[in-house]
Amino acid sequence: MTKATPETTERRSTRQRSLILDVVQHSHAHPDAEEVYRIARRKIALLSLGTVYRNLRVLVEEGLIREVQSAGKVVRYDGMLEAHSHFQCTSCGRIIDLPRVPKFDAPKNPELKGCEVQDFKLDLFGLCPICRTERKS
Amino acid sequence: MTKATPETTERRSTRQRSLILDVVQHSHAHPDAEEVYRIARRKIALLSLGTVYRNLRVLVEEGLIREVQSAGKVVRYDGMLEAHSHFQCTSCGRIIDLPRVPKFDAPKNPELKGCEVQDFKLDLFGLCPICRTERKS
DNA sequence: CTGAGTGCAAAAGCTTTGCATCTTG
DNA sequence: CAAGATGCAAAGCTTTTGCACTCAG
Repeated sequence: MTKATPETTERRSTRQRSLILDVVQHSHAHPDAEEVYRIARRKIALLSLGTVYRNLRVLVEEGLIREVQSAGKVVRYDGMLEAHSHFQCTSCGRIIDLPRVPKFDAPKNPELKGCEVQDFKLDLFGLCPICRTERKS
Repeated sequence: MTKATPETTERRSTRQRSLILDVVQHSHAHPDAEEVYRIARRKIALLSLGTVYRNLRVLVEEGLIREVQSAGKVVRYDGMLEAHSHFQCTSCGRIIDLPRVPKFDAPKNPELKGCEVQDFKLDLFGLCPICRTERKS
């Protein structure tokens, strides 16, 4: 439904779009739209929030950045395109990027009959080194 | 932080709360608040949407149901508490429960050095049988 | 009875969109 | 220059909240 229409649409490159891409790619913090807006405005002062939302959507559509589900309701963005996983510490909340994705068997669950699996997301939870040490004491 | 306050708060059981719990537990569709509301109103006609939101939050707090991150912005709920994975259709948003969790190698990423991995969550994404068929046409 | 829970509606986020204007190709 | 992109602000949705009333314990 909301699929890419096979191009009547020509795409132009604008200062705003490159800047927004740059901000997401250089942030390690999985920023949401508001944060991208705040950072980007340091470069283009009269940037509009609407433009940020519009471009984040465009960039996701083009596969240049990626949406990540966070715990809250807001959508966050990730400029790291290589497949990777996250480890989140259940004690302090810190998120560690895991560039190498643990391998797992192609799921053969009967429930997936007829489904086309395109992607997956793996999140690990536990104690980070710091919290683990603290707990021992 | 948002940990259970050691109870000044007494909790009462109301028709509305039990009904909402019942609806989530018996739905296989990972309903969002609106859907819970729609279904629950068949039993309590003048139920209020605000009450649904309030109780969903309470039930999650008590660990009786679980929030699941969906691709959209809305929060969805899951009455299945046993460990399981999800497959979500990227086209229609439908979520399918996968009771059997795919096996994967214990992650050996160097980033995890010193971490104690306690749990993990795997989500699959792709096209459900229905949307897959539609696309082909 | 007392206060947690409810219904209702208003308010508060976050995101999208219409429109006139500006820019890119 | 034509059409995509922007800025601004209004509109849209989902979720939260204030308040008076209700009902469980």
